[in-house]
Amino acid sequence: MRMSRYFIPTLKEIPSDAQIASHQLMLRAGMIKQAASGIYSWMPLGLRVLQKIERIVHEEQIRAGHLPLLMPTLQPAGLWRESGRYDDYGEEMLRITDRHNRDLVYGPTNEELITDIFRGHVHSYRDLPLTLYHIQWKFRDEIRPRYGVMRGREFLMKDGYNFDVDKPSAIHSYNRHMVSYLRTYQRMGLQAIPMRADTGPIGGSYSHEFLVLADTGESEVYFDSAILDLSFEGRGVDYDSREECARHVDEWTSHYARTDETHDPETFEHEVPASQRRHSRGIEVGQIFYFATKYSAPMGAAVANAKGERVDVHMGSHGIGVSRLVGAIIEASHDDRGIVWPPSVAPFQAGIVNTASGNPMTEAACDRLYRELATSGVEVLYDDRSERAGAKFATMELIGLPWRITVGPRGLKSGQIELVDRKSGLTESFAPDRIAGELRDRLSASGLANAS
RNA sequence: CGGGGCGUGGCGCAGCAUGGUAGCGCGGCGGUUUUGGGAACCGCAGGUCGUUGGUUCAAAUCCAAUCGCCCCGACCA
Repeated sequence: MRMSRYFIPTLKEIPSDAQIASHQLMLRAGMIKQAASGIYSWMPLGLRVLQKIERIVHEEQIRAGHLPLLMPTLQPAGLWRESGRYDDYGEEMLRITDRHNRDLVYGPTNEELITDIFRGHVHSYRDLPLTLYHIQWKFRDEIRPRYGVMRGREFLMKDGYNFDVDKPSAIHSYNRHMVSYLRTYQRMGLQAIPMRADTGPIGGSYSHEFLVLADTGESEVYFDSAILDLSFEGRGVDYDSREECARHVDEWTSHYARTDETHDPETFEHEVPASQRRHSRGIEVGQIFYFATKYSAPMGAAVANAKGERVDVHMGSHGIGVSRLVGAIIEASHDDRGIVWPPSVAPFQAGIVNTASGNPMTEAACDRLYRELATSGVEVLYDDRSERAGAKFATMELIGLPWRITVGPRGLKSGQIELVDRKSGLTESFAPDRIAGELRDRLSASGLANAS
């Protein structure tokens, strides 16, 4: 992409409405524009990141054997009356009336709709286990939206629902989700810690939240620092193996880690040595629930078991805040110059900066490099504007692309083009005919195989 | 919903006390000179001062209502 043909309305000054780094940076980098309180337009650059995250979530869900579908944003109120939540959910649920005076709700979540789909088509234990999920916009009329996309009213969420014949298989679904979530966050360069959590209005018997540690997080968290040493890097998983999934879950839940909702100071002090006790803040980027027959019983979602008896299915639900993750990743990865994208979610992998616009030699070198990278599948943003070098550097650093290729007349004369690592600031020089290859090597080293 | 703050060009702000020509910086457009860390100069464009009503010869400024946005709190992916 040539920047002169793209649309990145950056801001030099910090918009006065933004309080936290991620919100400020998303506005300054031209990723989002507020339309109303808690409601945002996603500009081209922001959308690219959102879609990268979405794709990783899809890939990991599908890997775990879960099936994507797409349910509507508007839902009939009748289903919510049936489950009893039409009144229970409260003011947070946006209620709409259509021209025929029918009551609709803009879905804040989808337990009712998915249960309705299930009960209409699944009648036997032979069809189980089944996990359906989708990534769809939600609306929750929050009392006080804030922090940009971190607490919007409209937000993109992956929500999934598992249906199992009995509790042990529902627990396996729960474990499978925990593992798939750990893998998902790992791929985005995030450390998200599963913490025992309250079940809230979704209800149920148990639940974990996934938290990214950050000073600007809205949750207070208490945990054993030993959990910080765990990593899913490079682990393969057999999702069909109950034992293996349970083993991973045990490993990740054996250390004390709770939000303030479930925190118990006595247990904390009893279980965790003083030197390992941590108290900080965190951003909730996902949550998983097992709620047994809470929805299936009142809504009549039952199957025949192996003995021919009709039993209510055991369900769970699971959510990942896709749009919130954009903010959470920035909170976890930025510096005083701007965003530092983990390569897997960066809007472009690399940027090309011509430091001398109008110079035929550097322009020719940039054009050649741009074409070479683009045709070999590297997502590259070429800053071909006639700005001065300093302005281009500042823009590149603000929008946070992992690699910057700097082409200047001085270097070119001595046969050198620079490759700069956004995160470390490390600069290396290579011959013009080697630079694309060097970049591709680095991209594949960070697991981005589309570069080859 | 309770408490606080703010609405003036795309962004950041001044002007309002004491009514009388709407201003500054950034950004944008054109030109000249520049060109490795958000360039300098010259010129230009862009604002019903959130909205409605009132007071007044005259309202960005005073009064009232209303809408919107932000912050603190209770709630939440």
